[in-house]
Amino acid sequence: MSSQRRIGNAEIAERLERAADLLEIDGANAFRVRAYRNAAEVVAAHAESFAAMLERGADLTDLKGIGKDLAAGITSLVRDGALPVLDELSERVPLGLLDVVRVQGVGPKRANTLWRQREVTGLDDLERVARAGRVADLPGFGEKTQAKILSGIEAVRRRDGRVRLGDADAVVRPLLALVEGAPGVTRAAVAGSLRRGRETIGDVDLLAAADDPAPVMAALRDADGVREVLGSGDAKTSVLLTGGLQVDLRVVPEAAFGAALAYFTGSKAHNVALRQRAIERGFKLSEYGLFEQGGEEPIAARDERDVYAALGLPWIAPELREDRGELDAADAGRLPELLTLDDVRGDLHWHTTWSDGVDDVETMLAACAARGYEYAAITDHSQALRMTGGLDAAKLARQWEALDTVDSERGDAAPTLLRGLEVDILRDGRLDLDDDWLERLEIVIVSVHSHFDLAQADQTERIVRALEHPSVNVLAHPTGRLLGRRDGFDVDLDAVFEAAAEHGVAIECNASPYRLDASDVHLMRAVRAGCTIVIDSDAHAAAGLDDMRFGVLTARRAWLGIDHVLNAWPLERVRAFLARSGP
DNA sequence: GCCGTTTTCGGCCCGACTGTTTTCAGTCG
Repeated sequence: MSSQRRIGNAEIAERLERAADLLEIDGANAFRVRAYRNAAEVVAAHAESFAAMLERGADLTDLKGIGKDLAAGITSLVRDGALPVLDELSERVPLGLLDVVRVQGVGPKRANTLWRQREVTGLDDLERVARAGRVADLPGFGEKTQAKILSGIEAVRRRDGRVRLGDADAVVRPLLALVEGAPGVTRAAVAGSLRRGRETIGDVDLLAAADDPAPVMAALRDADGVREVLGSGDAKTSVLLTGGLQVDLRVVPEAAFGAALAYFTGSKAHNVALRQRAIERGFKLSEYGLFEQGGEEPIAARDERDVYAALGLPWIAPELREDRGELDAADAGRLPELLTLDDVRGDLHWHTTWSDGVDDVETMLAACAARGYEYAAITDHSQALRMTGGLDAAKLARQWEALDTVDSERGDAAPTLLRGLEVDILRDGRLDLDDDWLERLEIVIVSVHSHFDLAQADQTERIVRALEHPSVNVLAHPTGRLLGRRDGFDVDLDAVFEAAAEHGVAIECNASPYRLDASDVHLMRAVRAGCTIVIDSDAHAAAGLDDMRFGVLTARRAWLGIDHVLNAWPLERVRAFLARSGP
């Protein structure tokens, strides 16, 4: 293996996206821009890493959306770390304009005008020029636009972009209830990326069915927590909440609810593909329904299922709607049977007061029982994590004595308690517990909590070495990322997944909304490498067990079903896996 | 820049809202 660092798909996609932004600001052909954006999505969503594909000599142009030029660009990015078109653009177009187009009301065209006519090269320039009143007199601008830009600059500076799935979910529940309860509303739903279960949400999309949109729109405009009304008409209202989250509400007639729900659930790429399919069949698809060309009355509109059916497809679960092959799979009758929350039989990673949890074992077990679990694993931290009160051998022995008492008092009550530990992977790949204890534990989770900044080759070697230990069962949060706070450490995940598959180690989908690690795309890669997946709440309190649903959403986005997921199996099969007695 | 059961040119998804405009461009999703 080459010692050079391998660039990840996410990073390739980010560069392509940046190239698209700069091309657009530069005034390039719109379809060329789209080609770059499209390619970025293809790369980000692709299960195998492009670095690995090139190593095995794959032809990138086999992928739809990647032609000769983009294949050459990506190859250069992987081999030399440089995307020539991006380097060339970066010399010509000020990079600060990438921030300027994030301001509400400023797109590429206006950014270009600001740049050419006012020498704006970043947010600070823009603010200065706008404050001096020299934006309003530009062609196509005006007083209102200038004021909007000034407040938009503040918003960009304040807002760090996307909101975690769990946070958006918490905010939207009361708003949905409000919309559902508004006068004349017959149906309401969450749409957009929140419905698709994406790990972070850019803004919240709500949909309501009502004959008279006015009262619903008013209800949202007047809702608690609304800081600013960005726009409001008969079909759509957009508001900004305190905290910076934008909420868009669409109101449609009941008869068009399904078409609108499909449309506003997206993803954009899925919609484009769906609309393309409609065109091929002589139809036109919009948020108002599926129409014959020139037709007035929709063929299908009331329910999502009707729209898909009229296009010759079964209903596609929202989590799959990312244009990652779901239309082809649906067309061929090969959509996956997706995992559901009800399929989850146990939670194999949670903490107690023995380390950094806030609830004791009995409370956690009762909470697991309340969720109908068959089995559950106590997995406190090992000693290396001093601040968590992690367990060394002596403390583990004391814990087991306590667990003996717990077990004898519980008898055969569900869930069955498995004794485990979340053992730190030390800097050199050794484990933070002696072999005697590792052998006795029923489940050994290993994870990285230190030395995040190792070079990729060292980090990879360290983790692979840990997976080679014969007692290890699960690799927890394999990239160590914290959404919105910390990128994952630099590791060759393909090598890690390969080792995990070889040694019978499951890859965790950590369901905490702060982590969601492995991510949907990484889970796809792990499964492709032959890994078993385990979805864990990593709860540090009883209520945290409910995070399991975010993990299930993520797993569904990775097309996973019961057979892929360890903790959707009966206990005996789980025990066989943990014994590493065979594939 | 990509793509092709109309295949090497000429297309490339659709609509709402706003503000600047007298009929529409730009932005957004």
